[in-house]
Amino acid sequence: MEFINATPPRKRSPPREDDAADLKKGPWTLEEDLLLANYVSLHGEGRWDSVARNAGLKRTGKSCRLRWLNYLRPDVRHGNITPQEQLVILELHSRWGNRWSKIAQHLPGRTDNEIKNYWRTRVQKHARQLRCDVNSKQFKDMVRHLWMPRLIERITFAAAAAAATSAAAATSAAAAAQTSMHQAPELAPAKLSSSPESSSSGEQQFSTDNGVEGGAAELSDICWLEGPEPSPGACDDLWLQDFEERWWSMEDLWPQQELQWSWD
DNA sequence: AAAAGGTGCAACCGCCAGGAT
DNA sequence: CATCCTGGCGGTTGCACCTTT
Repeated sequence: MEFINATPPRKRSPPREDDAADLKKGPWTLEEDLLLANYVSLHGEGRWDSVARNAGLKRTGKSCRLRWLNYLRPDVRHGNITPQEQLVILELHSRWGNRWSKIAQHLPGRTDNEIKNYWRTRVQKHARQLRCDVNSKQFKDMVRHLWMPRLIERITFAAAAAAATSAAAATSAAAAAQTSMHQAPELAPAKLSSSPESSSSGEQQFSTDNGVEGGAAELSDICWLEGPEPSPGACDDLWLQDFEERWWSMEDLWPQQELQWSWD
């Protein structure tokens, strides 16, 4: 997000020794949030140190910046990381490593902090369960050859299911129309096509390699995340919950007898 | 019902780069 | 050119909440 106002020329201000003593730390209160949000909406971001001072906040500029970027910013998204977003994170992390802010640039509304937290709590947890290092080749291979294909499979499946649902709705609408057609045949609707294949137009295509380094989903393929949201229903809460429970466990990713996988 | 342990997330810390003085 | 200040970034921590025992 660009600054709303141009950053004014810097002017050195004398050290403010009295400030450090009563600087506040810890969780932000509602009042502080309101002060900061109101100030930024009126004056823009600018220099965070003066934002903190002028807004009447006993916080450091850094703290204000963080609160705004990670929480108060109007376009920030909270809640579950969708499978599509997970796929982007896995792919971009395999390219750039822990460049959270760079990765976040490709996930509109997500902050580097959120992505970092996701990686540490979810991805690293799976690595621990597999008793391997998250940066090891073995784990990266597992991500590329098992995890990402499964994500793609799930995304595709959900998209098809969503399409089928809307097709079913259309079919029942057609049936209703046919019922009324008996009374008014001139109102017969156009023939409906509900083949699942036809629903794939506009569907996002991903690809993963099968052993060739660097052959995973191309960035150009996944940049659609920067555009409109995926169709509703494809990743709604219930579906996500189901996905998390059924597909993200290592027991599912791995055949049970291979849980004690030897990486040799 | 309560204690212990685990998890997720918001916020802080320390380092660094870049610009102003 | 040296020093200082600020913001950006990745790593880490503290705590509330949830789950398990």
